[in-house]
Amino acid sequence: MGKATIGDVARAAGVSVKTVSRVINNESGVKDATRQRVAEIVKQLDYRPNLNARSLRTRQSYLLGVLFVDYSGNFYSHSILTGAIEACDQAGYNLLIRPLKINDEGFEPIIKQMHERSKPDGYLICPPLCDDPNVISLMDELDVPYVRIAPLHSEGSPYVRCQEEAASQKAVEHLINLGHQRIAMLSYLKGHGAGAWRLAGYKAALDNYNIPIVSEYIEEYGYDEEPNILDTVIRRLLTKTSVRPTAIFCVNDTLAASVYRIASQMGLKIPYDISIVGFDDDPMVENLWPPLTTIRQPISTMGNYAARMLIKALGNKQQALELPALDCELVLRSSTGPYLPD
Amino acid sequence: MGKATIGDVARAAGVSVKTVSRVINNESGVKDATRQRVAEIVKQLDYRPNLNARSLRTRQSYLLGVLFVDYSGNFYSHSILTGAIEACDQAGYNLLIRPLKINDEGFEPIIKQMHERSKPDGYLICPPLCDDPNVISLMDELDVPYVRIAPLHSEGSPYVRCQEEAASQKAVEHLINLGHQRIAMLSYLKGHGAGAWRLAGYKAALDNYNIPIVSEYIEEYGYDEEPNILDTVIRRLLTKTSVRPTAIFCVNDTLAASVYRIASQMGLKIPYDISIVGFDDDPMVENLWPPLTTIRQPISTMGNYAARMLIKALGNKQQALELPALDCELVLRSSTGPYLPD
DNA sequence: CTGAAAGCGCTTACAG
DNA sequence: CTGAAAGCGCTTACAG
Repeated sequence: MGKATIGDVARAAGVSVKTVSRVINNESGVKDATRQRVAEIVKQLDYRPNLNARSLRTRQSYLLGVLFVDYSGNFYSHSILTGAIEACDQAGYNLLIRPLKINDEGFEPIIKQMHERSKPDGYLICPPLCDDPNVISLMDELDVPYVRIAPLHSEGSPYVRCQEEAASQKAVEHLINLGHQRIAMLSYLKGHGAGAWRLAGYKAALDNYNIPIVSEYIEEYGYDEEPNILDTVIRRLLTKTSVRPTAIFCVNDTLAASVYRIASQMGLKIPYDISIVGFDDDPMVENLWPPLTTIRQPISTMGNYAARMLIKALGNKQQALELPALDCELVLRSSTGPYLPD
Repeated sequence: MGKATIGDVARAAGVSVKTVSRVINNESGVKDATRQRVAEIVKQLDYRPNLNARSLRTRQSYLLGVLFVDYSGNFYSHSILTGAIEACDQAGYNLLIRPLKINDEGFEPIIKQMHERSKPDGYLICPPLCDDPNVISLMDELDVPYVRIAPLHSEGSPYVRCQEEAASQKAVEHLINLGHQRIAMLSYLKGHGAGAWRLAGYKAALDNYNIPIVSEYIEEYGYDEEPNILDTVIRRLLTKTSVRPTAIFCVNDTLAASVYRIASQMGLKIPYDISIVGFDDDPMVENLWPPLTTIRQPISTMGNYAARMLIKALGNKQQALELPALDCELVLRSSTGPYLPD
């Protein structure tokens, strides 16, 4: 079992190995009757092509590399992997993961080493690496195809992206419809697609309802900032008397959790004193009380689609690629409530 | 670059391909002078052996499979991967990950399919799969070596494990030293190594200090239980007047987070009314206030060590394997405080 | 529509 | 200590 070679199949079917090769690779130019007979024998002998022999000859590795930053407990990259693996399974590819630790020499040497050893046929690049100019120029230098996931910049190689802006707008409009007017936006994804789109959605919602955009309600920081600056910022925001925002849209759930923590320290009740919306539906929100209203992205679908795009670009005769709808979903829970005048 | 073959090296060095092969595989029986000359040329031409050709001939895939259950945001498996990848990199192996979704047909068909396609030389099996009799008997049927990570049962194949019991004991003794006597243990890892060892450590600490083990302070459930039974249990525990425990050792941080939530709902202050210890130092504890005292396992070290054990068992001439100390660390933060009489 | 031959880049088995 | 030959299981390039 699993030990038959292409020669065994050829012999059993009474054809040449080349004909068997044509059948298993779905090449044209085989009589239907022959094709069926061979297919029958393949099944009967439980024949599976030896991928190493195939790779040796075709000079393809049938390997896809996935590049992502190794945050601990990163459910985003993890979900990308899950979706990508499914696509790889279907197409006969394997996935080579490469969690990159932040270090002084940069990511390039590690990627290079991986590439020279295993020669993946293409790469999937997760955020924020997909916007790292060093990583991108290395890819181009290596002359290997790649698909970016949720990049800030559209120009360049193919990418996959979902409707984060529309979803953010919807979330903020949900707050507006609850009667809120003083709505703050808390962000620390400056320079990332996520930060930009979510902020744009926030502004679009306010614009749409003719609510003025107040710059002191918008807090935006980069990853490089001190983590505890966030606490200060949140505290400052929640302390503003009379003009205190009555709702906060957080760029992600981690930030929303910080707001929960500080609100609790300050004795503010969610959603009575303040409504909160997050982004991601990170599994850790299960620990938050009251349950967090947030936005869920189709992350594994993006991973799946990105892998399929890549495989298609590699020219392997796959079936047609129908685009899935990459919509985000507003998950209404209990951290948002009607505006209550003081 | 990266395009030289073993033949190119042989020609440049004025030896046969077989001699080059001997050098790159560290085989004995080559004159030192020859070995050095060949090594020089290898470096000069930036020669890297073609892994597919090697695999085709040796019938090894140089692939290690990692089996784990696809919880979303599972930082444990993720850490195992990180450590295992490092070991694989050093030994020239690649890692094939297989996150398994819980489904009706069981995991076997998926593992089987993966195995027949990619033929990993061995497997790393994460908990709780390493204690799943179906998975284990499939491995034996497939006749492929595997290393288990933190299995409940020692008998059988090789495994890696760290000192969870000792760490748990230390954590509970920390509570005892703070003056606590009524210490509860909250577990829902029944049937898993983790649940067993952590409970054993709890009991050992009490025994050690001659504190009677009170069964109504020990709550233990399986994964299959309703998740909200936990809320009921925690609430019941915290409601016991006069005999209410003053400290709770939680089998993991997720459970500790639930205790935080319910304590907050009940108006109990941590650590004044109740001290809490978790287990895992899950990144999500950053969202908990006050900061959680917990136990950190050397997870990625376990992954690294497991991979090295496996590679060694595969008989590839690797350097000797020195056992790292697999100790856990008690991380003292602010959720534990001195016993305060009512 | 089908097949015989060559060859991908290594290692195995053997000879010297 | 070193090497010539065969072969792993496929696909490519070509012929018919």
